[in-house]
Amino acid sequence: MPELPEVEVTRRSFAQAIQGAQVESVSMGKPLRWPLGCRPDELVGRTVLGLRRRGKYLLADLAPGLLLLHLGMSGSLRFGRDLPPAGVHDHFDLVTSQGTLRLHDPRRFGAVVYAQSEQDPVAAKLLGNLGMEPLSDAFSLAVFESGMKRSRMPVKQLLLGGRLVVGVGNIYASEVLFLAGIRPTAASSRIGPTRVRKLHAAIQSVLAQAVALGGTTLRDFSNAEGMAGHFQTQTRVYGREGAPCYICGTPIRLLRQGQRSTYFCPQCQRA
DNA sequence: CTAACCTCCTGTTCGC
DNA sequence: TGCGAACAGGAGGTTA
Repeated sequence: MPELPEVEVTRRSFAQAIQGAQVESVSMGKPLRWPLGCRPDELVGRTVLGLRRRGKYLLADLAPGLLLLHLGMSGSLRFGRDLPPAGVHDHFDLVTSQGTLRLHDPRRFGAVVYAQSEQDPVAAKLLGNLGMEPLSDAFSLAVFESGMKRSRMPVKQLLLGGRLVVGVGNIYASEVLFLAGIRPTAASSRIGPTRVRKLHAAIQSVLAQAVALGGTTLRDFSNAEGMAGHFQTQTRVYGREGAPCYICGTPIRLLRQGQRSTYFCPQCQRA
């Protein structure tokens, strides 16, 4: 479920509230994707210094140490003082002096991993190959252009891979390619400079707009206060197979790339 | 090195 | 309506 906008919306919804909190206890439900990497009680007494995001990872800086949180396909976080008792899909509770941070994740593709720092091999393996942050000044057009030139992958696969730019998941990949007028199956290296620039711009504008709308709630995504997002009402192609393109009226098509669905307009995306 | 495929797990939707 | 099959937003690991 969560792509970059959803993770960022989640981060913003409780970053202030958790800052400075002391960990009082930790409880865990069923196993997640990876083991925590330390005994839960080792976290007790540490202070939460702040909450950052890198790609689709949330990084909770502790004193000392670091928690990496990933929401996988179906994860969501809640933060509050009066959460209900943990349910069958609640797998991690970080109880602090300022509220409880809870990971809810039915499919359990998510993870909470402890590392001593970002240089810790555990963290470096997860964060080391991540590409540019699309919503930061570090999202260089020149680097993006040269990365596109170097890859012969279908452009949608390159975007999903996260090695060039992070945070563009399956929904937003279809959306940005539509805005840029690029066929998702096009080889990255063969896309012209004008469209590459349009793609670079579309990635920034679509993700920024999605953050502003509170993310996309297709099933049950919500921020840490339980609020749903609204970007799903703005999708131009995603989930619209057979429906008319908003620009030209041609029916939107669905295809499979790497066993994931891709939506596009065969008329507007010819390159 | 790159790229295609596999896998983890559960809830929902689809087709007969 | 019932039931199994197919599918779902991520992404690291394995294999070629």
